[in-house]
Amino acid sequence: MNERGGQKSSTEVDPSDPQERSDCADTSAACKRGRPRSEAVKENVLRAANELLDERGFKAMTIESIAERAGASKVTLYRWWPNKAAIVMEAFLAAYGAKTPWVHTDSVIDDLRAHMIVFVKVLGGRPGVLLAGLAAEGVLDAEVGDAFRTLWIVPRRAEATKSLKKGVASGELRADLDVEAVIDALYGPMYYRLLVKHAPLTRAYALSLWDVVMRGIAATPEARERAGHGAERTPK
Amino acid sequence: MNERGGQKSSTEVDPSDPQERSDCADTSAACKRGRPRSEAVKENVLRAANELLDERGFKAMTIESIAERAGASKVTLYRWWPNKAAIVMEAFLAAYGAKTPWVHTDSVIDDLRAHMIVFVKVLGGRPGVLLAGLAAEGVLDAEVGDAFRTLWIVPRRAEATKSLKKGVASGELRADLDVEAVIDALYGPMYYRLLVKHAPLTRAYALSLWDVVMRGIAATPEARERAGHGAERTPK
Amino acid sequence: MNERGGQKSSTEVDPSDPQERSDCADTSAACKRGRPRSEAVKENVLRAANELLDERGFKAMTIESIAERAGASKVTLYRWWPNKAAIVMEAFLAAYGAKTPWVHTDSVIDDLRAHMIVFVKVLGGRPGVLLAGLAAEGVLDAEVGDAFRTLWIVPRRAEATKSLKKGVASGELRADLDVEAVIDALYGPMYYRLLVKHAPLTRAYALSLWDVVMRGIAATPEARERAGHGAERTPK
Amino acid sequence: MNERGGQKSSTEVDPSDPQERSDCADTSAACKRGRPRSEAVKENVLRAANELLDERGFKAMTIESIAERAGASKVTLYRWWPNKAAIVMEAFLAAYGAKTPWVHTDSVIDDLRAHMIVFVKVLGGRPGVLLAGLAAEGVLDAEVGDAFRTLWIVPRRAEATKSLKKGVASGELRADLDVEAVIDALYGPMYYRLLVKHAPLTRAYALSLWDVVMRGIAATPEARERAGHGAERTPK
DNA sequence: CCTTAATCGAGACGGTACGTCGGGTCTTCGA
DNA sequence: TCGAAGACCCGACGTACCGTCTCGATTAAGG
Repeated sequence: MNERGGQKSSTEVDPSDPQERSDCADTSAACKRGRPRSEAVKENVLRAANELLDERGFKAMTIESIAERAGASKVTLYRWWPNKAAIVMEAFLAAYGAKTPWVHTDSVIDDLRAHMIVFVKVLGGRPGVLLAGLAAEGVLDAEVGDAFRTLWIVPRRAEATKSLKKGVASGELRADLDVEAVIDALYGPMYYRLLVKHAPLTRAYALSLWDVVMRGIAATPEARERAGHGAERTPK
Repeated sequence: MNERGGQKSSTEVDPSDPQERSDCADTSAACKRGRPRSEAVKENVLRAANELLDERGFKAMTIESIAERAGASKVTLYRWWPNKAAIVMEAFLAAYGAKTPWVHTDSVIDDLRAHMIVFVKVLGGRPGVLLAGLAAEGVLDAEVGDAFRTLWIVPRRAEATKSLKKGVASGELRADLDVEAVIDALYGPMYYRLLVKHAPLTRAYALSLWDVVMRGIAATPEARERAGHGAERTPK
Repeated sequence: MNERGGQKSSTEVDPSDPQERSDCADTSAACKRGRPRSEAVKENVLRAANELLDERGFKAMTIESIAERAGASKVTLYRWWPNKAAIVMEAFLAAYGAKTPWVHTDSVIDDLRAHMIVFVKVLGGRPGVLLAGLAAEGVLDAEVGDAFRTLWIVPRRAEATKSLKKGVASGELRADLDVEAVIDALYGPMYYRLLVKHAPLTRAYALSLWDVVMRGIAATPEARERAGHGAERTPK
Repeated sequence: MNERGGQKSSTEVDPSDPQERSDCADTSAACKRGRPRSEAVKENVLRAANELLDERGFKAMTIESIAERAGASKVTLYRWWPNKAAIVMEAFLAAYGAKTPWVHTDSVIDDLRAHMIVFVKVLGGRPGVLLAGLAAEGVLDAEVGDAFRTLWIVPRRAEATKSLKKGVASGELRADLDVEAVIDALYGPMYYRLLVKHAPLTRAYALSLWDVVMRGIAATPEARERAGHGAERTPK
């Protein structure tokens, strides 16, 4: 996300360093007339947002407070982000965007299981809190909802689709799967607990879900049988 | 916020207490002091809230506008409801609290199927819009979340639990079910689409979910087989 | 506003009539059936008003707080007093209505001196605080102003007029006096300090005023001379 | 209340500081950060306040209505003035701050007479109405009272003190004057009528007061005599 | 005794204004 | 150019009192 990271970190080491302007001495072409955009601002904003998110939560955190904490002006925030959800989204993706990978072995059923375990762990931690705020805000504000789907939901579903189709192709899964519905059957209950908070997001929960769904979509009795014992195979 | 609000809303929205006005008959004389609460106000407020919900949506609707539309004062609203979500909740329950019934035949699998069909239809309509707002607000505001779970989520899950346990007892469903997880597997994906809005809530979707889950939890191959054809049995 | 307010206050001006209950014995038609007014309520209200006046001051004291403190309902207060100033007025008159008497010796100049001394002492104490609140409220609210003038200002000025006219008649004071202006010259500066609070209301202040005015209005050089030493004659 | 308000109003209403905008010329660079205060807003607010004062009077005029009339936001008002009295005070001083000048001829007694005539005319007109509201509010609210004394009462009394001391020095007035009390004897009765409204503020009234007081403070019989005829010398 | 009428408490109610918060926008200066 | 400071309008917040309006309960005089 930040292509100037190297030059950045030298600044960041000492945040109290006042002569940020010596940039132009070493880099030359990039340094045009006028004050260059400060990357430090972005970092300060994201850092401030993260802090406030933890201190006050999504709703109580305001653009105003972020700006103050970051030592930035509100105008600057509005220049780079359309609303507070966008800031949180960026902070979230920067920190956790790569935390829910798919592994691709020769058993799709196992891959799904591994993913579920990772995913429930992510949702159960701090990223889950941010995600819940973003999802909720996305319900109340269409623009935020679009961003949330585009940047978070869709990419992950695409991976899942790929995996499930591979499983169908390999005969591991039933041929008549409603792929979309199956993805929803896997992810849906996780978000349900994340948002409604009627019960905790545990590893056991993820495995129970995986168990039920695998029994329902595995093509062969053997695969079904394997799934049926999944919850017990790996103690929490 | 308003200490009476919580107690109030939980009392007033409870659909199982039809004779709310007869408080004073059984309780002591002290309860009849002062001017009694005007029922007309309550009705006006709920009607106004419903109108504004449709006109502007959950987020854009304000306490102020409800009061104005209802011809009531803000203080009166704050006297009876702790926040706007509580008003919406009460309006919602009054209108749709009994719209997702459970039928209890001798086949639990069929009962679940019937419920899923009814439920997806409710979520796909106006009640779904209100529910989404309430759920989202519940994520952002703990007090609202409590009310949402207590008044909406829990009662429905209790019914589902009863049904599933009956199925287990009758041998129709597998004996080693994780009942809570199965309920989540059924409801979760519905709320997931309701809130994330990545795809529509159709009858076919409900049946696909039911199909997957039933295959995973039915005890006998025959039952599993029945489920496997469920989606096709009833054209949309 | 409240047509009974006027009638009320005229009654209340005379605090020395405790047996209001015996109305029906002498009067006839006016005394109807029904529950008689509770004197206890009146006492509670006046006591509560006095307490709150001391605790919070005139502005911060509200009808609501008086009612609560008195254990009375707001309606009861509004039934008997048109506004909070009327309550304070009644409480004030009951406590201090007779605290600024005129003595009538054979020297009007001495009488004025004695009155000034008494008056400045009253204004400088708790009654002064109440009086200031009443006067200020009377400026901002015409109805209160009327009551203040009628019940407090006018009676005292009438006494003063009587005294001054006597002085003129006896030849002690100049014959061409503008009596009204002289009364204003005596009372005015006292209220000025009471309201503007730029300096304290001391006995010395009262004597200084008396000194200046007496020199200006005494008929004979001897009288003038007597006044000229008045401030010193009685050490503070 | 608003810590800037106090400092502000005392700065801005000082009529002896015409070049308020050139602050930054002499002070440091730090003062010019941010958008400068809009003078137009100030003007609009004061104009609106004046209009509403005439239309509704001091008590019925609200901050809200001023803001609306001025096309300003309430926050902006609260930023610059601590309360409505401060706004009225500023509006008042802007319009009438210089309307009660002191002339200094070689006769202090004549100067006082001239001032009394001017002053009673001011009090009897629109400025008197505003002054009454400010004074009354100052009684009920200590902060307002402070401002009223500091910005209005004290400066005028300082002039009067100067004049009286000159008269004493020149031998025109008695040497043993209690200067403060004499000032109170002159101003007090005017404010008394202004606030209590028991009689009108006429030129004749001012002259009567002047007459009485001058007789009391003039040093020589001749001066006393002059004063004694003052009321007749200048027909109203 | 038993109306009948007034008073009292409690407290709901519509209203107006309060003083504050945050959202976006804009204006100026300095880098 | 960009960015910080901060003024500005706007809309809503939740609260405080106002003055009015039911209620049930209480209290006497008069029938």
